[in-house]
Amino acid sequence: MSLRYAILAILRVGPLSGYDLQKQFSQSVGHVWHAPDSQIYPELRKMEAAGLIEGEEQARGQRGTRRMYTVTPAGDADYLAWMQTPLDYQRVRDPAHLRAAYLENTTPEAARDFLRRHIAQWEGELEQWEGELTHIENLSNPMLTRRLNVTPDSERERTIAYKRFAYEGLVERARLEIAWARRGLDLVDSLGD
Amino acid sequence: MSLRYAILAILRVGPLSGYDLQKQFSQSVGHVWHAPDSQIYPELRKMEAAGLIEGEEQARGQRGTRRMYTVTPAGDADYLAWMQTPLDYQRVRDPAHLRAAYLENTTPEAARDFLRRHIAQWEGELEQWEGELTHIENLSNPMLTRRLNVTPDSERERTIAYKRFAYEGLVERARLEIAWARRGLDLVDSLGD
DNA sequence: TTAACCATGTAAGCGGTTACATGATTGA
DNA sequence: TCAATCATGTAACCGCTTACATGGTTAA
Repeated sequence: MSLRYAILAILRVGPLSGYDLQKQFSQSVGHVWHAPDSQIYPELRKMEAAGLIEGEEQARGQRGTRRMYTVTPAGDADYLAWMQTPLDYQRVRDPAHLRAAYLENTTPEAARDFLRRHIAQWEGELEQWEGELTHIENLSNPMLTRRLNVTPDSERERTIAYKRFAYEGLVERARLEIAWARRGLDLVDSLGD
Repeated sequence: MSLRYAILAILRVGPLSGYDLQKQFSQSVGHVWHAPDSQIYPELRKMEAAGLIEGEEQARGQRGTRRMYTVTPAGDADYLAWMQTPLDYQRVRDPAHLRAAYLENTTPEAARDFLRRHIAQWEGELEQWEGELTHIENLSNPMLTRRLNVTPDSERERTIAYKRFAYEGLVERARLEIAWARRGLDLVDSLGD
Protein backbone atom coordinates (compact mmCIF):
# COMPACT_ATOMS: atom_id res chain seq x y z
CA MET A 1 0.00 0.00 0.00
CA SER A 2 2.99 2.35 0.43
CA LEU A 3 3.35 2.93 -3.31
CA ARG A 4 0.10 4.84 -3.32
CA TYR A 5 1.32 7.19 -0.61
CA ALA A 6 4.75 7.58 -2.11
CA ILE A 7 2.98 8.77 -5.26
CA LEU A 8 0.69 11.08 -3.32
CA ALA A 9 3.66 12.57 -1.49
CA ILE A 10 5.06 13.69 -4.84
CA LEU A 11 1.81 14.63 -6.51
CA ARG A 12 0.76 16.80 -3.58
CA VAL A 13 3.54 19.20 -4.57
CA GLY A 14 1.88 19.84 -7.92
CA PRO A 15 0.25 18.13 -10.93
CA LEU A 16 2.34 15.83 -13.07
CA SER A 17 1.88 13.42 -15.95
CA GLY A 18 2.54 9.73 -15.33
CA TYR A 19 5.75 10.02 -17.26
CA ASP A 20 7.02 13.03 -15.34
CA LEU A 21 5.92 11.54 -12.08
CA GLN A 22 7.88 8.43 -12.79
CA LYS A 23 10.98 10.54 -13.52
CA GLN A 24 10.61 12.60 -10.36
CA PHE A 25 9.83 9.47 -8.45
CA SER A 26 13.05 7.72 -9.33
CA GLN A 27 15.03 10.83 -8.34
CA SER A 28 13.43 11.32 -4.97
CA VAL A 29 11.13 8.94 -3.17
CA GLY A 30 12.35 6.11 -5.39
CA HIS A 31 15.51 6.08 -3.27
CA VAL A 32 13.48 4.64 -0.42
CA TRP A 33 10.63 3.02 -2.34
CA HIS A 34 11.45 1.61 -5.71
CA ALA A 35 8.70 1.23 -8.31
CA PRO A 36 8.95 0.49 -12.03
CA ASP A 37 6.71 2.33 -14.52
CA SER A 38 4.80 -0.87 -15.17
CA GLN A 39 3.58 -0.49 -11.61
CA ILE A 40 3.17 3.28 -11.54
CA TYR A 41 0.86 3.73 -14.51
CA PRO A 42 -1.73 1.16 -13.37
CA GLU A 43 -1.55 2.49 -9.83
CA LEU A 44 -2.35 5.99 -11.08
CA ARG A 45 -5.41 4.60 -12.86
CA LYS A 46 -6.52 2.84 -9.69
CA MET A 47 -6.00 5.96 -7.63
CA GLU A 48 -8.05 7.92 -10.12
CA ALA A 49 -10.84 5.32 -9.94
CA ALA A 50 -10.71 5.66 -6.15
CA GLY A 51 -11.10 9.44 -6.44
CA LEU A 52 -7.73 10.24 -4.85
CA ILE A 53 -6.39 11.96 -7.95
CA GLU A 54 -7.92 13.43 -11.06
CA GLY A 55 -6.50 12.90 -14.54
CA GLU A 56 -6.89 15.36 -17.35
CA GLU A 57 -6.02 14.43 -20.90
CA GLN A 58 -3.84 17.01 -22.63
CA ALA A 59 -2.92 17.29 -26.30
CA ARG A 60 0.71 16.92 -27.22
CA GLY A 61 1.60 17.66 -30.85
CA GLN A 62 -0.90 16.51 -33.50
CA ARG A 63 -2.03 13.15 -32.23
CA GLY A 64 -0.13 12.68 -28.99
CA THR A 65 -1.75 13.02 -25.59
CA ARG A 66 -0.66 12.89 -22.03
CA ARG A 67 -2.59 12.67 -18.83
CA MET A 68 -1.95 15.20 -16.07
CA TYR A 69 -2.82 14.11 -12.56
CA THR A 70 -3.88 16.36 -9.70
CA VAL A 71 -4.49 15.34 -6.09
CA THR A 72 -8.14 15.76 -5.07
CA PRO A 73 -9.18 16.93 -1.57
CA ALA A 74 -10.10 13.29 -0.88
CA GLY A 75 -6.60 12.23 -1.91
CA ASP A 76 -5.05 14.84 0.32
CA ALA A 77 -7.18 13.74 3.25
CA ASP A 78 -6.30 10.10 2.59
CA TYR A 79 -2.60 10.93 2.56
CA LEU A 80 -2.78 12.88 5.81
CA ALA A 81 -4.79 10.07 7.43
CA TRP A 82 -2.16 7.56 6.36
CA MET A 83 0.55 9.71 7.95
CA GLN A 84 -1.35 9.34 11.24
CA THR A 85 -1.70 5.56 11.09
CA PRO A 86 0.90 3.14 12.42
CA LEU A 87 3.08 1.46 9.83
CA ASP A 88 2.59 -2.23 9.47
CA TYR A 89 5.98 -3.82 9.81
CA GLN A 90 6.54 -6.87 7.67
CA ARG A 91 7.91 -9.98 9.28
CA VAL A 92 11.65 -10.35 8.87
CA ARG A 93 12.80 -11.98 5.68
CA ASP A 94 16.45 -11.31 5.20
CA PRO A 95 18.20 -13.38 2.53
CA ALA A 96 21.70 -12.09 3.35
CA HIS A 97 21.53 -12.97 7.04
CA LEU A 98 19.86 -16.25 6.17
CA ARG A 99 22.82 -17.17 4.05
CA ALA A 100 25.31 -15.81 6.56
CA ALA A 101 23.88 -18.04 9.28
CA TYR A 102 24.69 -21.14 7.22
CA LEU A 103 28.01 -20.28 5.61
CA GLU A 104 29.63 -23.35 7.16
CA ASN A 105 27.70 -25.33 4.55
CA THR A 106 29.77 -23.96 1.71
CA THR A 107 33.39 -23.35 0.77
CA PRO A 108 35.40 -20.44 2.13
CA GLU A 109 35.66 -19.16 -1.41
CA ALA A 110 31.89 -19.08 -1.86
CA ALA A 111 31.55 -17.44 1.54
CA ARG A 112 34.01 -14.73 0.56
CA ASP A 113 32.24 -14.25 -2.73
CA PHE A 114 28.93 -13.76 -0.98
CA LEU A 115 30.43 -11.25 1.44
CA ARG A 116 32.22 -9.31 -1.28
CA ARG A 117 28.99 -9.03 -3.23
CA HIS A 118 27.21 -7.90 -0.11
CA ILE A 119 29.77 -5.14 0.29
CA ALA A 120 29.46 -4.12 -3.35
CA GLN A 121 25.67 -4.08 -3.13
CA TRP A 122 25.64 -1.82 -0.10
CA GLU A 123 28.40 0.39 -1.45
CA GLY A 124 26.12 1.03 -4.39
CA GLU A 125 23.23 1.98 -2.12
CA LEU A 126 25.54 4.05 0.04
CA GLU A 127 26.66 6.05 -2.96
CA GLN A 128 23.03 6.76 -3.95
CA TRP A 129 22.05 7.83 -0.49
CA GLU A 130 25.14 9.91 0.17
CA GLY A 131 24.52 11.62 -3.15
CA GLU A 132 20.99 12.41 -2.08
CA LEU A 133 22.25 13.73 1.25
CA THR A 134 24.57 16.20 -0.45
CA HIS A 135 21.74 17.21 -2.78
CA ILE A 136 19.63 17.88 0.27
CA GLU A 137 22.34 19.91 1.99
CA ASN A 138 22.99 21.92 -1.19
CA LEU A 139 19.31 22.23 -2.06
CA SER A 140 20.36 20.84 -5.44
CA ASN A 141 17.69 18.17 -5.76
CA PRO A 142 15.14 19.33 -8.36
CA MET A 143 12.25 17.60 -6.62
CA LEU A 144 13.16 19.12 -3.26
CA THR A 145 13.51 22.66 -4.61
CA ARG A 146 10.17 22.23 -6.37
CA ARG A 147 8.72 21.34 -3.00
CA LEU A 148 10.40 24.19 -1.18
CA ASN A 149 8.94 26.63 -3.71
CA VAL A 150 5.44 25.72 -2.55
CA THR A 151 6.43 25.52 1.11
CA PRO A 152 6.00 28.45 3.49
CA ASP A 153 9.31 29.63 4.94
CA SER A 154 8.34 28.43 8.40
CA GLU A 155 8.10 24.87 7.05
CA ARG A 156 11.28 24.83 5.02
CA GLU A 157 13.50 23.98 7.92
CA ARG A 158 11.34 21.03 8.91
CA THR A 159 11.14 19.77 5.35
CA ILE A 160 14.89 19.74 4.97
CA ALA A 161 15.53 18.41 8.45
CA TYR A 162 13.32 15.34 8.00
CA LYS A 163 14.77 14.54 4.61
CA ARG A 164 18.26 14.75 6.06
CA PHE A 165 17.20 12.60 8.98
CA ALA A 166 15.78 9.88 6.71
CA TYR A 167 18.80 9.71 4.43
CA GLU A 168 21.24 9.78 7.32
CA GLY A 169 19.53 6.69 8.63
CA LEU A 170 19.91 4.94 5.30
CA VAL A 171 23.55 5.94 5.01
CA GLU A 172 24.26 4.56 8.46
CA ARG A 173 22.53 1.34 7.62
CA ALA A 174 24.61 0.91 4.46
CA ARG A 175 27.79 1.57 6.43
CA LEU A 176 26.75 -0.99 9.01
CA GLU A 177 26.15 -3.66 6.38
CA ILE A 178 29.52 -2.98 4.82
CA ALA A 179 31.34 -3.10 8.15
CA TRP A 180 29.53 -6.32 9.05
CA ALA A 181 30.45 -8.04 5.81
CA ARG A 182 34.07 -6.92 6.17
CA ARG A 183 34.17 -8.54 9.58
CA GLY A 184 32.72 -11.60 7.89
CA LEU A 185 35.65 -11.68 5.49
CA ASP A 186 38.04 -11.56 8.45
CA LEU A 187 36.10 -14.37 10.05
CA VAL A 188 36.38 -16.57 6.97
CA ASP A 189 40.13 -15.96 6.99
CA SER A 190 40.46 -16.73 10.67
CA LEU A 191 38.57 -20.00 10.30
CA GLY A 192 41.23 -21.18 7.89
CA ASP A 193 41.08 -23.58 4.89
CA MET B 1 12.91 -18.68 -3.53
CA SER B 2 14.72 -18.41 -0.20
CA LEU B 3 12.00 -20.26 1.69
CA ARG B 4 12.92 -23.44 -0.12
CA TYR B 5 16.53 -23.16 0.97
CA ALA B 6 15.68 -22.15 4.50
CA ILE B 7 13.67 -25.38 4.69
CA LEU B 8 16.47 -27.42 3.15
CA ALA B 9 18.97 -25.95 5.62
CA ILE B 10 16.91 -27.41 8.44
CA LEU B 11 15.91 -30.64 6.82
CA ARG B 12 19.50 -31.46 5.88
CA VAL B 13 20.17 -31.98 9.57
CA GLY B 14 17.69 -34.83 9.70
CA PRO B 15 14.18 -35.93 8.67
CA LEU B 16 11.21 -34.07 10.11
CA SER B 17 7.47 -33.95 9.68
CA GLY B 18 5.92 -30.76 8.35
CA TYR B 19 4.64 -29.97 11.79
CA ASP B 20 7.99 -30.49 13.51
CA LEU B 21 9.78 -28.63 10.76
CA GLN B 22 7.51 -25.69 11.23
CA LYS B 23 8.27 -25.68 14.99
CA GLN B 24 12.01 -25.93 14.49
CA PHE B 25 11.77 -23.36 11.76
CA SER B 26 10.22 -20.71 13.93
CA GLN B 27 12.88 -21.29 16.60
CA SER B 28 15.87 -21.06 14.30
CA VAL B 29 15.89 -19.92 10.71
CA GLY B 30 12.52 -18.25 11.24
CA HIS B 31 14.39 -15.50 13.07
CA VAL B 32 15.81 -14.40 9.75
CA TRP B 33 13.19 -15.74 7.36
CA HIS B 34 9.64 -15.80 8.61
CA ALA B 35 7.17 -18.24 7.09
CA PRO B 36 3.69 -19.25 8.29
CA ASP B 37 2.59 -22.89 8.16
CA SER B 38 0.16 -22.04 5.40
CA GLN B 39 3.23 -21.44 3.29
CA ILE B 40 5.41 -24.25 4.62
CA TYR B 41 3.11 -27.20 3.98
CA PRO B 42 2.46 -26.38 0.32
CA GLU B 43 6.15 -25.63 -0.21
CA LEU B 44 7.06 -29.06 1.15
CA ARG B 45 4.67 -30.64 -1.35
CA LYS B 46 6.20 -28.65 -4.19
CA MET B 47 9.70 -29.62 -3.09
CA GLU B 48 8.67 -33.25 -3.00
CA ALA B 49 7.21 -32.94 -6.51
CA ALA B 50 10.53 -31.42 -7.60
CA GLY B 51 12.42 -34.38 -6.12
CA LEU B 52 14.34 -32.33 -3.56
CA ILE B 53 12.82 -34.13 -0.60
CA GLU B 54 11.02 -37.40 -0.07
CA GLY B 55 7.92 -37.75 2.06
CA GLU B 56 6.99 -40.93 3.87
CA GLU B 57 3.57 -41.34 5.44
CA GLN B 58 3.69 -42.65 9.00
CA ALA B 59 0.88 -43.92 11.22
CA ARG B 60 0.10 -41.97 14.35
CA GLY B 61 -2.45 -43.53 16.72
CA GLN B 62 -5.40 -45.34 15.13
CA ARG B 63 -6.30 -43.12 12.21
CA GLY B 64 -3.80 -40.29 12.39
CA THR B 65 -0.88 -39.99 9.99
CA ARG B 66 2.05 -37.71 9.54
CA ARG B 67 4.46 -37.25 6.71
CA MET B 68 8.19 -37.43 7.40
CA TYR B 69 10.42 -35.62 4.93
CA THR B 70 13.99 -36.49 4.05
CA VAL B 71 16.34 -34.54 1.81
CA THR B 72 17.26 -36.45 -1.35
CA PRO B 73 20.75 -36.31 -2.92
CA ALA B 74 19.22 -34.01 -5.55
CA GLY B 75 17.94 -31.75 -2.79
CA ASP B 76 21.33 -31.67 -1.13
CA ALA B 77 23.01 -30.81 -4.42
CA ASP B 78 20.46 -28.10 -5.10
CA TYR B 79 21.07 -26.57 -1.68
CA LEU B 80 24.83 -26.56 -2.12
CA ALA B 81 24.48 -25.06 -5.59
CA TRP B 82 22.30 -22.31 -4.17
CA MET B 83 24.95 -21.54 -1.57
CA GLN B 84 27.35 -20.89 -4.46
CA THR B 85 25.07 -18.54 -6.38
CA PRO B 86 24.92 -14.80 -5.81
CA LEU B 87 21.95 -13.54 -3.85
CA ASP B 88 19.54 -11.42 -5.77
CA TYR B 89 19.07 -8.25 -3.82
CA GLN B 90 15.61 -6.76 -3.99
CA ARG B 91 15.22 -3.11 -4.82
CA VAL B 92 14.86 -0.92 -1.75
CA ARG B 93 11.35 -0.55 -0.41
CA ASP B 94 11.53 0.83 3.08
CA PRO B 95 8.24 2.07 4.55
CA ALA B 96 9.81 3.53 7.70
CA HIS B 97 12.33 5.68 5.86
CA LEU B 98 9.67 6.63 3.34
CA ARG B 99 7.55 7.98 6.11
CA ALA B 100 10.50 9.58 7.90
CA ALA B 101 11.39 11.54 4.77
CA TYR B 102 7.98 13.22 4.78
CA LEU B 103 7.30 13.78 8.46
CA GLU B 104 6.91 17.51 7.88
CA ASN B 105 3.54 16.65 6.33
CA THR B 106 2.08 15.59 9.67
CA THR B 107 1.84 16.80 13.25
CA PRO B 108 4.72 16.54 15.72
CA GLU B 109 2.53 14.20 17.75
CA ALA B 110 2.02 11.81 14.83
CA ALA B 111 5.73 12.02 14.08
CA ARG B 112 6.59 11.10 17.67
CA ASP B 113 4.08 8.30 17.59
CA PHE B 114 5.64 6.85 14.46
CA LEU B 115 9.13 7.05 15.96
CA ARG B 116 8.08 5.50 19.25
CA ARG B 117 6.48 2.61 17.42
CA HIS B 118 9.61 2.21 15.35
CA ILE B 119 11.62 1.92 18.54
CA ALA B 120 9.19 -0.58 20.04
CA GLN B 121 9.22 -2.64 16.86
CA TRP B 122 13.00 -2.90 16.76
CA GLU B 123 13.27 -3.44 20.48
CA GLY B 124 11.12 -6.50 19.94
CA GLU B 125 13.36 -7.78 17.19
CA LEU B 126 16.43 -6.94 19.25
CA GLU B 127 15.15 -9.03 22.11
CA GLN B 128 14.57 -12.00 19.80
CA TRP B 129 17.99 -11.78 18.25
CA GLU B 130 19.85 -11.15 21.48
CA GLY B 131 18.06 -14.16 22.92
CA GLU B 132 19.21 -16.25 20.00
CA LEU B 133 22.75 -14.96 20.43
CA THR B 134 22.88 -16.12 24.03
CA HIS B 135 21.40 -19.46 23.00
CA ILE B 136 24.17 -19.76 20.48
CA GLU B 137 26.87 -18.87 23.00
CA ASN B 138 25.43 -21.31 25.55
CA LEU B 139 24.70 -23.99 22.96
CA SER B 140 21.20 -23.94 24.40
CA ASN B 141 19.30 -23.72 21.14
CA PRO B 142 17.68 -27.14 20.48
CA MET B 143 18.00 -26.82 16.74
CA LEU B 144 21.65 -25.87 16.97
CA THR B 145 22.59 -28.72 19.31
CA ARG B 146 20.72 -31.08 17.00
CA ARG B 147 22.92 -29.81 14.21
CA LEU B 148 26.12 -30.03 16.22
CA ASN B 149 25.34 -33.66 17.01
CA VAL B 150 25.61 -34.51 13.33
CA THR B 151 28.55 -32.17 12.74
CA PRO B 152 32.16 -33.40 12.85
CA ASP B 153 34.17 -31.67 15.58
CA SER B 154 36.30 -29.86 13.03
CA GLU B 155 33.17 -28.14 11.71
CA ARG B 156 31.63 -27.20 15.03
CA GLU B 157 33.63 -24.06 15.46
CA ARG B 158 32.67 -22.81 11.99
CA THR B 159 29.02 -23.64 12.54
CA ILE B 160 28.87 -21.65 15.74
CA ALA B 161 31.01 -18.81 14.44
CA TYR B 162 28.80 -18.14 11.42
CA LYS B 163 25.63 -18.27 13.44
CA ARG B 164 27.09 -15.79 15.90
CA PHE B 165 28.23 -13.61 13.02
CA ALA B 166 24.76 -13.56 11.45
CA TYR B 167 22.93 -12.73 14.66
CA GLU B 168 25.46 -10.10 15.67
CA GLY B 169 24.72 -8.36 12.41
CA LEU B 170 21.01 -8.42 13.14
CA VAL B 171 21.50 -7.15 16.68
CA GLU B 172 23.58 -4.27 15.42
CA ARG B 173 20.98 -3.40 12.87
CA ALA B 174 18.24 -3.33 15.50
CA ARG B 175 20.38 -1.10 17.71
CA LEU B 176 20.99 1.23 14.79
CA GLU B 177 17.29 1.55 14.04
CA ILE B 178 16.56 2.31 17.68
CA ALA B 179 19.31 4.92 17.94
CA TRP B 180 18.14 6.52 14.70
CA ALA B 181 14.54 6.78 15.85
CA ARG B 182 15.65 8.22 19.20
CA ARG B 183 17.53 10.91 17.34
CA GLY B 184 14.34 11.46 15.39
CA LEU B 185 12.46 12.11 18.61
CA ASP B 186 15.06 14.69 19.59
CA LEU B 187 14.70 16.27 16.17
CA VAL B 188 10.93 16.57 16.52
CA ASP B 189 11.45 18.28 19.86
CA SER B 190 14.07 20.65 18.49
CA LEU B 191 11.82 21.67 15.59
CA GLY B 192 9.31 22.95 18.12
CA ASP B 193 5.47 23.21 17.97
C1' DT C 1 15.53 10.60 -41.52
C1' DT C 2 16.89 8.81 -37.60
C1' DA C 3 17.79 8.45 -32.77
C1' DA C 4 16.52 9.89 -28.40
C1' DC C 5 12.98 10.63 -25.69
C1' DC C 6 8.00 11.13 -24.59
C1' DA C 7 4.08 8.48 -23.22
C1' DT C 8 1.38 4.56 -21.57
C1' DG C 9 0.40 0.52 -20.79
C1' DT C 10 -0.80 -5.30 -20.75
C1' DA C 11 -0.14 -10.14 -19.26
C1' DA C 12 1.67 -14.00 -16.94
C1' DG C 13 3.41 -15.57 -12.97
C1' DC C 14 5.19 -15.78 -8.20
C1' DG C 15 5.70 -15.29 -3.35
C1' DG C 16 3.44 -13.93 0.56
C1' DT C 17 -0.76 -12.69 3.64
C1' DT C 18 -5.02 -13.62 5.80
C1' DA C 19 -8.73 -16.15 6.84
C1' DC C 20 -10.79 -20.29 6.99
C1' DA C 21 -11.25 -25.40 7.54
C1' DT C 22 -10.90 -30.05 9.45
C1' DG C 23 -9.99 -33.69 12.26
C1' DA C 24 -6.94 -36.83 15.42
C1' DT C 25 -4.37 -37.59 19.72
C1' DT C 26 -2.84 -37.08 24.37
C1' DG C 27 -2.82 -36.07 29.08
C1' DA C 28 -5.15 -33.96 32.97
C1' DT D 1 -14.56 -35.19 28.75
C1' DC D 2 -12.22 -31.42 27.63
C1' DA D 3 -8.40 -28.58 26.39
C1' DA D 4 -4.05 -28.44 24.40
C1' DT D 5 -1.55 -29.74 20.87
C1' DC D 6 -0.63 -32.54 16.80
C1' DA D 7 -1.28 -32.48 11.89
C1' DT D 8 -2.24 -30.59 7.33
C1' DG D 9 -3.91 -28.01 4.45
C1' DT D 10 -7.23 -24.65 0.82
C1' DA D 11 -8.75 -20.23 -1.28
C1' DA D 12 -8.89 -15.53 -2.25
C1' DC D 13 -6.33 -11.75 -2.77
C1' DC D 14 -2.51 -8.48 -3.32
C1' DG D 15 1.79 -6.37 -4.55
C1' DC D 16 5.62 -6.91 -7.23
C1' DT D 17 8.60 -8.71 -11.18
C1' DT D 18 9.61 -9.52 -15.85
C1' DA D 19 8.82 -9.37 -20.36
C1' DC D 20 6.50 -7.57 -23.94
C1' DA D 21 4.01 -4.04 -26.77
C1' DT D 22 2.92 0.24 -29.18
C1' DG D 23 3.13 4.56 -31.06
C1' DG D 24 4.02 9.82 -31.07
C1' DT D 25 7.35 13.88 -30.87
C1' DT D 26 11.48 16.56 -31.17
C1' DA D 27 15.90 18.03 -32.41
C1' DA D 28 20.12 17.12 -34.84
